[in-house]
Amino acid sequence: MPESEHSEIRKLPLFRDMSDENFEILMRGSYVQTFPPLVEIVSEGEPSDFLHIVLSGSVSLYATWNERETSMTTVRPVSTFIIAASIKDAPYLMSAETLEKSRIVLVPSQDVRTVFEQDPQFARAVVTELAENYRLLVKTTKNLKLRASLERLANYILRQQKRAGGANEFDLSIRKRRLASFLGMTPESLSRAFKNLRDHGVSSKGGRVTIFDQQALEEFAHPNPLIDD
Amino acid sequence: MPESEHSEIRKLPLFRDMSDENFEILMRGSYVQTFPPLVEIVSEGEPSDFLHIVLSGSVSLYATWNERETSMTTVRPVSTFIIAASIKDAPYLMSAETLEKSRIVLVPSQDVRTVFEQDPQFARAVVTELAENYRLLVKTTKNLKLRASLERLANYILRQQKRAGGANEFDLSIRKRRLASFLGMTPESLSRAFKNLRDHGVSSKGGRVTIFDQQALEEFAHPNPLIDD
DNA sequence: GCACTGGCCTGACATTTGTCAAGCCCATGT
DNA sequence: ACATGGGCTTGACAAATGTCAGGCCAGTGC
Repeated sequence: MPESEHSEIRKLPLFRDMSDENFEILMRGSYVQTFPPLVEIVSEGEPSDFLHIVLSGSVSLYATWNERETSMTTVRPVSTFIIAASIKDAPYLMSAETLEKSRIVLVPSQDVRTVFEQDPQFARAVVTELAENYRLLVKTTKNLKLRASLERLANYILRQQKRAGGANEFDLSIRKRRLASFLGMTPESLSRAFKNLRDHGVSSKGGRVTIFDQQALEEFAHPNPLIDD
Repeated sequence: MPESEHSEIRKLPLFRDMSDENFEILMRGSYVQTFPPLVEIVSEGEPSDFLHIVLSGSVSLYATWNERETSMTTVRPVSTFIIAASIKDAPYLMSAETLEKSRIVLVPSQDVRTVFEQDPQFARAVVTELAENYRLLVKTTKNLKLRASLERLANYILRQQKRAGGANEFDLSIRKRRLASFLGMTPESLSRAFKNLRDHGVSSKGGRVTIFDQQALEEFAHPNPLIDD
């Protein structure tokens, strides 16, 4: 692995505080791989052989059941995914596929568990990472259960606006088909939802969203830090 | 705190492996409290002052938004809840109320964080607990997004059957109103869902469920270890 | 026994969401 | 410019789910 990536990974909260020695142990068995778009790199149900780190590109985590499929989240650089399965040595609960050309580090789960047992700093960092992921998922679940689909879209747009820097015009960063799945609806319903949001201050054309009445949108969406932050 | 409870808590996976000294630090500031039924003991949004341990009774974790409320999970003895918020020193994302008379240990979050910093064994136990909770929540989310309400009920019944020892007749352990909320539907819809399950081998009267055609139910429910175990 | 209560069920209806088929739009390659 | 294909949109319809009002039933207290 090139030295530049080495040091980039070292800066991640997960690895920042651990000893050089243990970091070396983790990196020794790791390798970087570049995947083309739309490649499945992890399949749910398989043993969790690697902890993954997304260096560039983006990865979709999704799950399937009974011929159905749903998008759970999108992982962007620089962060890790499926750390819970690695630590517990349990099967993956989600599959992962690249959305675009992506560079991904694979760290053997066995090494993660070994170092986790030996390095208290690393163990603490893992806890922080897990606790954050857990809380994110609680928020996602609240979003799903407490809000109707139109409200979920409205709040998604507000979150996306923040991520994009706060301007009142910005791009959706994912394809609508995937957004629909992420929000728990069909593409057709999403299309109609966008139409309905015109009554609440939002217009859209293609992947471009314009908030022409911020106040109306916020009044409708009722964003809440315990769900949306 | 009585010695008997002390040693009961000590046996929990979370505290089993830590040093006596650090366990004492945790217990020193803790106290046991008995709550009557239907008392709110934690409110979402508040700072997380305590890690909670349910010794007896049961506690419902739920969340609210915009006048709506949804049941997230039920905590039964002996286990902890809201550990992620305690560790991160972040506000509670869920509220908690007793379902019945319950004995609950309150461990100051500050002590949890202090000991967490000092005791690698404890830190590891926290990771295991968090990873397990995280994976449970992933399963819950998959259940919600991939299954229709009738399918969720069917699988809930199969899980409950397992919990009850596998007999083909058993009690629902919670009131139907709460079950409906937990499954993400209205009480009326739940009532109709039970009716519809008669076509798939399940009958019910009051809180008592009878599976009269196990095979039919399983064929309809398609239980899956990556969601239901 | 009897009234009362809360939890649950039922029916009628409204709303939301999904399904299927067709069409549009835009980017791409020839 | 033209044909092609994918992604998105639209319309018509069906199915699922929620809402509201009323009724039933078992447990409780008088």
